[in-house]
Amino acid sequence: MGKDHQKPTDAELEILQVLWQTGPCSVRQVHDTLAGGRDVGYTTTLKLMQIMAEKGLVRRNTDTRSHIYEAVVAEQDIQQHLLRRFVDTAFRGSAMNLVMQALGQHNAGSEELDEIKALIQRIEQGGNADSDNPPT
Amino acid sequence: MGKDHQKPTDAELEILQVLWQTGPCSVRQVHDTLAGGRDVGYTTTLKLMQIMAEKGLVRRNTDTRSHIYEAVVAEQDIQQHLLRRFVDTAFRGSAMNLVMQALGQHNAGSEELDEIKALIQRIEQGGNADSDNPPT
DNA sequence: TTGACAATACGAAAGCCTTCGTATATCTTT
DNA sequence: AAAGATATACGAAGGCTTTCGTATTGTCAA
Repeated sequence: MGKDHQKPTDAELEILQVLWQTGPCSVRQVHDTLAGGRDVGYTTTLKLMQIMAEKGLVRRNTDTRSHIYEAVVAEQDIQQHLLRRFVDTAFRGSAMNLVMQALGQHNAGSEELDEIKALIQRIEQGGNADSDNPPT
Repeated sequence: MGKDHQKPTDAELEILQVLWQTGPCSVRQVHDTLAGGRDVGYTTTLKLMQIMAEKGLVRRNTDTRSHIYEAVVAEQDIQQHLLRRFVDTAFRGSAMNLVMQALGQHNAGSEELDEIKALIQRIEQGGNADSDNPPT
């Protein structure tokens, strides 16, 4: 029932990446991390994160002076959601097509290929075996 | 330099899907196809396709009264482009991660899985046939 | 020819995302 | 306590996408 998922925008996703990677942190930290690659004002990052708080994408603790933000949604959940959407719009719903292209485009190492083979085996056997979450 | 690839917007992508699927056709055809699921005015579709022509996403033949549009870019090219972008923004560049999630989320038929296995085999054996992809 | 219909061209509004400037409050250091 | 640095709040501008209304032009049949 929790219809939380809204589609984060590109800028929001960038911020979420930082929060996911480094855990809860201040606007300053997020901004400094981002400012390495981009060139954007501090208040821009601040504003975005405020909006994200309004949207419910992040939660913030306002006890301390510099508020501490943390992602509300799990990275995998967002990825699932975006992936589904992406498959629909760009691949006409064919996830398999996407997988094939992704495999072809990316030169995967043998370990990664092994992982995939293992996953395929699990799917073939158990029908739906997602018992444990394979690490990223 | 051919910097053809711009990222098509969502609406543009929908139109491209029609063009890819049915081949060159008129605005009317595209609109009727789209109007099945959406609810949008004819001139909206027209305008979008005109803009797409300006951007170089589609080409049009104006000899006949109702212009005939056709996609300039190949579906696979756009998919590649979008996929790359998507992997970067949503999966931090890890195509393998995306593949795993896509496989897990979609319950694939055995034939599809076989296809993937075949592709993996080809990759494993042939090493990297097309490895002219310099990483960024 | 004229009336009805269909197609294109074009301007402009509405909505969303991103960006920043500025005002205000709080902390720190001397 | 005062100055300077740092934080948040907030409004508003600029861009881009999507949408549509309206004008104009072309087509076909009676």
